[in-house]
Amino acid sequence: MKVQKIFDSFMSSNIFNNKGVLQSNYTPETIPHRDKEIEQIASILAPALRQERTSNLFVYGNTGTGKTLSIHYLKNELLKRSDKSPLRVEYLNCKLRKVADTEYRILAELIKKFGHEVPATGLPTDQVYNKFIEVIEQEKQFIILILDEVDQIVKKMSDGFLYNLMRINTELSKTQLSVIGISNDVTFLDNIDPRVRSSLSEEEIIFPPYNALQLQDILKTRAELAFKKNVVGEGVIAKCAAIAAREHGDARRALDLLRVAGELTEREGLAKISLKYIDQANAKIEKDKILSIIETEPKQFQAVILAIIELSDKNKDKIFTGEVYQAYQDVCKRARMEMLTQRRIGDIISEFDMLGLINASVISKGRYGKTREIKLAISKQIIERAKKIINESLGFA
DNA sequence: GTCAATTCACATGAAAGAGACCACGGTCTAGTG
DNA sequence: CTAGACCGTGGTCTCTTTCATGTGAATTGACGA
Repeated sequence: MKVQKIFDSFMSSNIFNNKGVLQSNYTPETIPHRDKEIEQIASILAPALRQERTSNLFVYGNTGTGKTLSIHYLKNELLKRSDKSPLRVEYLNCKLRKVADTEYRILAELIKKFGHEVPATGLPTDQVYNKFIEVIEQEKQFIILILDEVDQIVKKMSDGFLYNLMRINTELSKTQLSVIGISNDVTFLDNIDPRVRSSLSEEEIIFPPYNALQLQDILKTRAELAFKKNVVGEGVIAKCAAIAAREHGDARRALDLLRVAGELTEREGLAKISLKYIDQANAKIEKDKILSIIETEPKQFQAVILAIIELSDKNKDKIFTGEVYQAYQDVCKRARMEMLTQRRIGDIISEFDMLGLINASVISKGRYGKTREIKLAISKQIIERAKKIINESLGFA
């Protein structure tokens, strides 16, 4: 039976030893090539162990440069040594939708971490503030608050939250609060209130991208744990590293590549990962990402994407906002759904730009106005699949 | 030919509404002694 | 008499609409050589 064969081969993988090592939630024991950064941060945080207030810290670097990993590592090390001192280190990822993407919810989440409950909604925000202060003031303690992806907070709300957070220290009598902000976006600090900026970035640390050699190093150590012996073919690691290095030195990307290449090899029933599977893996990752974005997007967004796809199918590769809106209206009519205003469509288009589904840039056509010039960034092989997904979701025949 | 004013087709911002969710406090109802 | 059901009020959150203002260069038209 085929099924049995599939299960059998799954049970006794001849490729993987421990696939988890290549997954993004895995925490390795050592973090190569980040010694300098970790030491710097450690020396900044060390005063906390002697019950002194630590400086606020701002960490930035591209995705997959080991920021979060390093901070987690330091968090654990700190906590290991702090059984006597009343030190608390709390980590919060501000990007998680529905968990921590508004002022209210972040506070609610923090209060929860300190062992109290607060309703998910319905309370005035300043009351939640007071509750938070009350909770952390219950006993004398040192708190280090790690805010991952702080730039998201500012993007979604204003910098008011950060300002309040910085100011909170002055309202606390017993407790001391320090903040570690982590951000992918280097320019993020430029657009916030100078007062917040100066207090948030009392110390700054930059995580530079990994270069190809460092990536190879990381991959090698992980591959040894993840794969069985003699599975990884000649040059495979070098190639993964090279591809990822091209993409801003993103280690996560490199690990994904290696894992997916392994999965593809396994599915083929082969015992050795060869170079060609890496190219395939690269394509597959890209494809899966795009399709899953399209699939999970709300209907209105799908309609806009469909409009853009149809336009770029039809003729040119340069599309303007107005054209998209017309095509979108057409799609709406066909699908019998309500139409949104052009204002909204403009925003949706720029969201697609951020997601990487399209490339859009604002240009001026002089006398003939100012628009976005839009180009579809989905490769041809996926377009058909994408269309199918959208058509199904919009209820077309 | 040169220069500033004009003009288009949107971008970009701000404010505010709609509808969903929820807490809180007061009132009503039904079950209990 | 009291616990629970049921409202109304007031708050947040997301997605939108409405109204307002901004904008960059092709075009236009006046001007001078």
